[in-house]
Amino acid sequence: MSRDKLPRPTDAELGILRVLWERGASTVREVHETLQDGSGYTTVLKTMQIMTEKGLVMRDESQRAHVYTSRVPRENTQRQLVTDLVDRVFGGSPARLALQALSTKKTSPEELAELRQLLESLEKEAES
Amino acid sequence: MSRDKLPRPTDAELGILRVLWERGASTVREVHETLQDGSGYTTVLKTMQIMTEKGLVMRDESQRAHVYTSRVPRENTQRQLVTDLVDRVFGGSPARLALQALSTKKTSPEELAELRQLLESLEKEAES
DNA sequence: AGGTGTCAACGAAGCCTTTCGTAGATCGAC
DNA sequence: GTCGATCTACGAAAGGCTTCGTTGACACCT
Repeated sequence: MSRDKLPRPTDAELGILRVLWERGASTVREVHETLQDGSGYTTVLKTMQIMTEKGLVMRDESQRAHVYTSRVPRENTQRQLVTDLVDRVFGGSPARLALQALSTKKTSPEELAELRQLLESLEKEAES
Repeated sequence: MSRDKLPRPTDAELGILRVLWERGASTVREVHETLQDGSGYTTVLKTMQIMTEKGLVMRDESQRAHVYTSRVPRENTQRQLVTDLVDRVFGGSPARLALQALSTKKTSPEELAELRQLLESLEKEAES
């Protein structure tokens, strides 16, 4: 059961995961208030219940207001979605995606430095 | 009507778009044969009909076997999906996505060179 | 104890995607 | 012209996502 591969989170699920990643363990009320989209309380509740069934989140029922925690680390989900997009749209080439991403918007000097660092380590690897 | 923003293509639609980008104008039969997923002929047909209604593809009905062409350039769709993912999962930072993408898989020397070139032009820009 | 507010649970509805069976049109071969 | 193959069109079904109304449980306050 726990070996099942997790499904790609839907849009609404991703919104909720982002809140849980940001705030840590939270109640439905807290998530609902943080999400400033127009969705109603019961909608968020229902979605989080479904996410529990799917194994995307964990629920602590010891309090009256159940406390939810993400079971999928942010990094994993990011990796999953990126490789998914790479396969489906960029012919399996992560570099193509990177090029596309970088040419769309502005990037801070700090991030540029990080990129340079990664790029150079990749280049060093390629020489071997 | 033609000014409407195009919706995000679904998974099945993306598969078909990839074939059209690759082969150029194609009939349903050709698309169906190129796609080596298990989907049936009528399934592909129906999806392409829906895509026509949505404005994702164009149809030339002058032949008995209608000829379909993509109306959305590959680049546009890639850009759309990338900015979408950046906003929904990477807090609006394209560089974060790029870093994630590059650290997942191998990248060819040619692509590395391209990346370096882009990176350097971005760095030059940042100095101004 | 009674009233008020908060919460989870349930179920249903609406919509979209994906799938395919069937029917009708068209073409080429015989 | 008829037969068989190919193609589009139509409609419907199944499943998933998202939404929310309603209900019943529980807790706190007076």
